[in-house]
Amino acid sequence: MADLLTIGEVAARAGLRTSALRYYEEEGLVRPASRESGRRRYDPSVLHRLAVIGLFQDVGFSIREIRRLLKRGGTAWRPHAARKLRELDDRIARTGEARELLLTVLACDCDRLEGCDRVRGGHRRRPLPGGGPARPSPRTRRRPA
Amino acid sequence: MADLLTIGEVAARAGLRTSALRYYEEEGLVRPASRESGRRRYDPSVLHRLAVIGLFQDVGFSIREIRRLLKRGGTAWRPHAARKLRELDDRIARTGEARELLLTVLACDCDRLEGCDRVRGGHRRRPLPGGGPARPSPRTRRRPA
DNA sequence: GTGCCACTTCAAGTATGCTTGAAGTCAACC
DNA sequence: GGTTGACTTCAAGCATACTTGAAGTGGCAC
Repeated sequence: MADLLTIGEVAARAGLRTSALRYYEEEGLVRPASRESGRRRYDPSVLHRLAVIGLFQDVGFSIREIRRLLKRGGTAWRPHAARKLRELDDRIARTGEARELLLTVLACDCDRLEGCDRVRGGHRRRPLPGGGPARPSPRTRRRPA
Repeated sequence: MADLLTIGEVAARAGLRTSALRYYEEEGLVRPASRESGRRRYDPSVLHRLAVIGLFQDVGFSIREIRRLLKRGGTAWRPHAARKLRELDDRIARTGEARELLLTVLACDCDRLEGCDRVRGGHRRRPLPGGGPARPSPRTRRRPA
C-alpha cells in the first residue's frame, strides 16, 4: 500500500513547517524520505518519530543530543542516555522550584521577589573554570509562523 | 557599609561571565549597578536576583519574559504570571513523559524507539494557522567558557 | 499549452543570549 | 614613570534552530 504522505501533509499533521522537516532530514533526525519524481514521500510512522523529537526538544535537548539518543547503539549510547535521565531529574526539580516561586509571588503580593526566601541556596551555577558545560543548555525552538 | 562587589566577584559567585552581567544590565534584568570611578559596584543582593533569573531561565523562560515577571506591577502582570504558571505545569508533565520514555528505552533494549508506545497521543504541536506561538519556546543558554 | 500549486535546492537571513575583540581608563605596585 | 590587571564601551561575531527568498520542476485542470 502506498499510503505515503507528502511533506505538506506531514508538516500539517505534525504542526511543523515543511522547512523544518527538510532541516531535520539534513541534520539526520529523520531518515531521508523516499522520493517520487523528486518529491519526498513519508511513511506515516515518521509522525511518531517527530512526536518523540518534539517531546525531547520541549524538555530542553538540542537537536544533536536528540540525534544521539535516537541513533541507538553508538558507542557509549547507554551512559549518554543515563546522563540525560539525570539531567531530566534535575530539570524536573528546578521546574518545581520555579513553580513554587511563581505560586508564592502570585499569592503573597510582596513587592520584592528577592525577599521571598524561596530560592536561596542550591541555585548557583557551577563555577566557570573547567568541568565542562555548566548547564544542559536547552535550545531555542522557533514557533511556527 | 561598603561591602559592595566588583563585577568580577559577582560573576565568580554567580557562575557567570562579566559579559553576561553587563548584558543583563543592558536588558533591564538587573538594575544598573552603582559606579565607583566608572566601575560597577554591586550590592550582594544582586546574587539572589541572579539566582532567580537563572532558575527561570533554566526552566525555559526567555530574558524578556523574566524581565516582565521581575518587574512586578506592570499592566496584566498577574495574568502573565498565571499563564507562566500553567506553562510550568505543562512543562513538568512533558518532562515527566520524556523521563519515562528514556527510562523505558534504557530498560527494554528494543531497537526502535518508535515502537515503544510511550509517546503516542498528546504530543502534537498546535496547528500552524493562527493561535499565536505554538510553544513557550525556551531559550538557548550559553555555557560559560 | 498554459496556469497553478506544491514541491525542489541552495544561499542567506533571523532571533536569542550571550562572547569576543579593539581601544582605552583607573588604581596599585615596583 | 611604567607595567599590570581588572575594569570600561562599542561593534561585531557565534551557535542553535529554523525561515525566507530566488529560481526552477512536476503533474494536474482547463
